[in-house]
Amino acid sequence: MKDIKQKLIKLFKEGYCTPQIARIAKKIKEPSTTIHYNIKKLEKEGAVRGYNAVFDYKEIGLGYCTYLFIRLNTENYDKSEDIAKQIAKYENVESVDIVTGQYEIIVKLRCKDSDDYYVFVQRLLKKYGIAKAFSMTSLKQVKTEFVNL
Amino acid sequence: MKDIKQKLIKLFKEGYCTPQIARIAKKIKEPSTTIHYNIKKLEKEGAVRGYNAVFDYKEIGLGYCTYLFIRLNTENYDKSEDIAKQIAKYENVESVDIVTGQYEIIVKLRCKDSDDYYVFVQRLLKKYGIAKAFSMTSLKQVKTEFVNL
DNA sequence: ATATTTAATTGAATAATATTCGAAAAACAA
DNA sequence: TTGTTTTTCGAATATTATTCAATTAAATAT
Repeated sequence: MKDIKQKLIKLFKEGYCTPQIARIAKKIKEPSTTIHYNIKKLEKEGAVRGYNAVFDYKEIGLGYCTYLFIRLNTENYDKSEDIAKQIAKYENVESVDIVTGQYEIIVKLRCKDSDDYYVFVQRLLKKYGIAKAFSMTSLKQVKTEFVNL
Repeated sequence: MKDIKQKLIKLFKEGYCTPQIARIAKKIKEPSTTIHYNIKKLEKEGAVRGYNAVFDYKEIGLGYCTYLFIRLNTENYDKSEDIAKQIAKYENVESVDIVTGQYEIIVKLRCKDSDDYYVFVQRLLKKYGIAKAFSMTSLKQVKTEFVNL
């Protein structure tokens, strides 16, 4: 047993997927070369950032999903973008947004369980100047990444 | 001009992408048939729900991104899952979660602009028994769908 | 309006890739 | 051990992506 599963999951998050040109061509009844041309154009324009897999996260040991809301200390307020980028680097972070309202940053996190989550958040709070944080835990994921579950 | 772009964007949200078996095989130095076998297994298990494109949403006219927090009326409280599923059906809804805390549902929305957003939210509030809702608008998307922007 | 340039479409040929099949090896259970 | 199921993987085939060159369409300039 080579346990290729974990390697695949990792690569699928990085990309390693590609459009199905022939299938699209059949679907919208256009020559595949035309589809090819248009897709390459979208990629060059930057409209398409990549292609990746959508998981059932429970099945890959990341069933604990939380939204974390962060308010920075006043002295770090101007560094929100830097801090957001730092947080974005962690692989269990699905998304990071700088937002309007009582909190500066919304982080969507995917962890194995609450222990895993707790360790991660404690580390974040210490590392960056975070005045206040609270979280909402997903009890049921109804839709993710435009895919209905 | 056939304006294939919009059709591609629509199809890419539904899937119409596929893993790059040969590229993965080279990357982790295993035979492509072994990779093929393992991917099909992941799909059968349901761990992989599909493959799709990740966009730079500004580039495809969906630059206005908001998180919408919904509290239901007490008489609709037991219907939260039904309502969440209804909301999930709209194509500009990226994700829907039923969560812990002061609000029952978190919706991540992608709209063209604030007008577009306003029309959508007003419709939602009327249609479902929503006691209270508030939103946070993304000023800057730092990471989405595990992709750094 | 017409010439000029640029962008988009497409078929044919080729290159690359996915898939099927069957056999062998490994893991697992009784 | 023995039989059963799962996983690996090479060879052959089927399918798909990509390149190229030519045509057409669209945009732009004169």
